[in-house]
Amino acid sequence: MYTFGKHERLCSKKLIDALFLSGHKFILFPYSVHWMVCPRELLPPGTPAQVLIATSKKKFHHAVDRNRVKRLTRECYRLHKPTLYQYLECHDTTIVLALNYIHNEILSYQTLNHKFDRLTSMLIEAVNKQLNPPPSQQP
RNA sequence: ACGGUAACCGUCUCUAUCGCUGGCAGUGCGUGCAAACGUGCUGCGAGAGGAAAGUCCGGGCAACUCGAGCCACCAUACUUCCUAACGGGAAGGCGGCAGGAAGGAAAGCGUCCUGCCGACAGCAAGUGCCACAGAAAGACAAACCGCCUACGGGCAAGGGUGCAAGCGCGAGGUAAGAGCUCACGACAGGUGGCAGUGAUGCCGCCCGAUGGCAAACCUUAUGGGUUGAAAGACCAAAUAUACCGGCAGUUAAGGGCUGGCUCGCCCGUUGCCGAGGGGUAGGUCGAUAGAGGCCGGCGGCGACGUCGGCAGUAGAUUGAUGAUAGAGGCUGUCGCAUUGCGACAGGACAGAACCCGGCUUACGUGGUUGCCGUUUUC
RNA sequence: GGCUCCUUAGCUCAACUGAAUAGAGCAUCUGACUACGGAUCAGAAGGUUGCAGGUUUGAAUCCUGCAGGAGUCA
Repeated sequence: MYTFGKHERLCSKKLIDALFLSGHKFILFPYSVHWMVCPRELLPPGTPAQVLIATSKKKFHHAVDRNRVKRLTRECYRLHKPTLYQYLECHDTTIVLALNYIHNEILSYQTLNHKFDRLTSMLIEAVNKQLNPPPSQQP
């Protein structure tokens, strides 16, 4: 359940290009989140979501700091993943998303873990709005 | 004992839960005749550094290029050795700095010893530069003050300028002076002897264009083909498709079989099917056993070499080592109290990406050794 | 992973081949002019030449090592 294997990471160059070209985006400090609904057949079977985690070389000059941020992010995503997967499987949909760390200092694990509670709920809300548009949006 | 400095060595340990990347074993599923491959699960065991960094040098490896020589460009620069190679290292020479010892009336004044440092070839191959100041900044020199004078001039001793003014000191010499001459000494060049593999050192003779700058142009000697794993090799979906074959359609364009017409055949053209080359996404290899590490013997002052033995899968590719909790050890502060206990805090610099040998830079703490200083005891 | 270049006053740039006081425009400050402001005129202040060493009598300049910032190669 709380695993994070290779098939759950976004590696396809074409999907990455498509995500940043035509995906949706919102910011929840310290992350900027790109996400996009993706056809099921493009992802490996049994995988409701693929994620990409990135950090800017301009914000963190040293590789050890970039690795630290990505490891903390990965750990948080791993622990919050079941909530997201449960929602996606209920609605029979698949997404790809990118988590880009935009702060320029390293936050503690506890802080990031707290942020991920809100990040997950915001993401589910955004996907929900995309799948079931509110009636006011449709004339 | 403490502190400083230089060099070298090490880079906290253990346990539990969840998770990541390889490996091995078992097992389920799929493909396949099978071997095997892919994928899921379970178990076992492995998983960052002394700098992995900067990319400053040198190699391996790979592709491309290449008849030879010269020039240009770049790099290096005391000697000998080590090494696959090096701009790296070892030992030595020379020079500088610091300290000590004996000497000396005294002065780094020479000698000896110790430690540290040195981009340390050539300015006596040529060219160039040396601001301001100064008479003059490198030349068969030059006269501002000054010295001498027979009033034509002569003079580099003294003053002054400056980072730097034609070697130092004494004597002779002279109108006054001058390496002009001589003795002693310093420096550079040539030459001979001795010691050393050599740099070089010591001793003698000859000579004297006796300032500095080559991290100024340059000269000499040696080396350098270019590009770097995003190198390179292989497999290869979908879509489009060169070329080839088959079937069907069409004379609505065309050509040939004839000088003309008709029919037929062939080429062509269109569509479908098959086969197929290049090649994209993607994947595999390159790619982790290496000029490797540890221990011991032998050779060498040493870098290092050699012989024997031992142990050992890091290998990702949007890029694996993390999170949480506990215990121990280390350092600092405080308290109790005395060399123990308790509390609190801290734990650096930093993350492999084809692989090695160096260099440089960053860095908390612990240990070892050399040298120096302070204090105490003998 | 490889390669190339840059760093000078608050900003934009000079200073050629080393020479001592590092210069110009804009901006800032002071004064003049004006009823006041702008414009104009006169003057002033402002620099560890990215940092640390070295060569040299002397370094923004030459050399070495760092730091920061750009660009480039699929």
